[in-house]
Amino acid sequence: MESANVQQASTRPYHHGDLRNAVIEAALSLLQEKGVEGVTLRQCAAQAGVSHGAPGHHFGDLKGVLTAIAALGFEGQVARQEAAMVGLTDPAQRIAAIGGAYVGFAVSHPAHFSLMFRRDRLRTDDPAFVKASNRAGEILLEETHRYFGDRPGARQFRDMLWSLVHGYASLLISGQKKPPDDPEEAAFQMQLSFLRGFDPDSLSDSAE
Amino acid sequence: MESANVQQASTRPYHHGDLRNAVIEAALSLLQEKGVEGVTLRQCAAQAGVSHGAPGHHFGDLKGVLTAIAALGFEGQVARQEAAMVGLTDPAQRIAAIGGAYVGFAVSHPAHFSLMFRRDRLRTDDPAFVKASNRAGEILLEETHRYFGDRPGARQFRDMLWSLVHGYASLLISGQKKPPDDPEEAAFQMQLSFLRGFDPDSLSDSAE
DNA sequence: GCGGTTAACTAGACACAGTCTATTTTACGC
DNA sequence: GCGTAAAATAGACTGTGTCTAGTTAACCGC
Repeated sequence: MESANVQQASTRPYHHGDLRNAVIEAALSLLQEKGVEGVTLRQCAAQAGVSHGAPGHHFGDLKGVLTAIAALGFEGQVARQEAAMVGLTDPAQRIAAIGGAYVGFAVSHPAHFSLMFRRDRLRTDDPAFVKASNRAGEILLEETHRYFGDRPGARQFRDMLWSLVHGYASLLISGQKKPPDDPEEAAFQMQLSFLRGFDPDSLSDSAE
Repeated sequence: MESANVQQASTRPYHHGDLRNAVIEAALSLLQEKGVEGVTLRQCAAQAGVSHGAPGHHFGDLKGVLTAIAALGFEGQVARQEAAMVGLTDPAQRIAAIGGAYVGFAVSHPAHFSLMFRRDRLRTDDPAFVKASNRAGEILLEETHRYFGDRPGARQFRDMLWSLVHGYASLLISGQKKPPDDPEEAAFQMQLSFLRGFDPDSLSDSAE
């Protein structure tokens, strides 16, 4: 009964070979199954078939692992946003698509999305994390300029769009608001409503 | 040296008398000092001067403690919102004041605010929690009706206002957006901009 | 191919966490 | 005063992050 696992002792090599990625995959799977609290160094190690201390050598500590998968989260979100914009030329539609993808990602990967903004669990000065996280903010800013032009208040306008969609995603995930049938579509429509109803000139002269 | 603490053994009564509140106070202080992860049953017990198991008898487990202080958070937020509206009669100003207070609370009690939406750490079906959390959503809805009337889309309009301000607060707290000098005032102005620029009729016929 | 250097990994220990249990102390109603 | 129930204690158990010393193997210059 104790040798049921073929990988045990005899065949398992001392060096894993690609432990870094194995730990990341384990962490992602744990994150999805059990939430952020379920991601532990020891569980990652067990799932990768190594000793409990091994992951520490690649990531320093738990924060290192969480930061790595948080950065992957931003990359996945960006990819989803770019995919959602394919074929759309109307600036308003493109912004709405970004918003839809933002919420779509959040709702389909709630634990991952939450982690990305959990400052206390991340090493927020990690270069890879900073890069991925900045890129996420830039996309929307680019599209805002395309829609809004370069007038003063563009950044503030971006922040409103961003806040709107981030807040919507957060409220859905935290259970504060009951989710509609198609959250991505709902977010898309919400962003469109905002763009349609909002007068950009009401903003131009107000302060940052 | 070991009897430096006067409260030790001799004078400290076996029964605390008001342990429930003492634990809550300890939890609040730990929350503010060290964040959510710093709130532990054992630390609360130590700060209240009781044995490590005592808090469990009043709250069941850690989730019980966190849920209790999360409910207090909602109450504090509501109180702040009501205070911010005092003397304001213009519906738009009142809504903007709520938004300002929402962000003001979040920025001055970031850990507390975050906890209030941390589903995994709370017992979200706790009656006191549900009541406090619902009340927070109602205030804005009431003021939305005052401003917006009873036309269809009022709820959706409320959700936009709520998302906007919740997202803004969340992005500030998570460090995703650098905070302005006066976040409360900035949020107030943002809500005003939204109300000034947004055409409610662009919403009336769209689906929930 | 061979030896030395270095990275990868193991295994054990430690402190601290939550939670469960049996036990002791105290308050309160009768 | 007595008995019951509530409040608090103390200890044990598991699981966690992290540190350490030691083991294994891969790689590189020769």
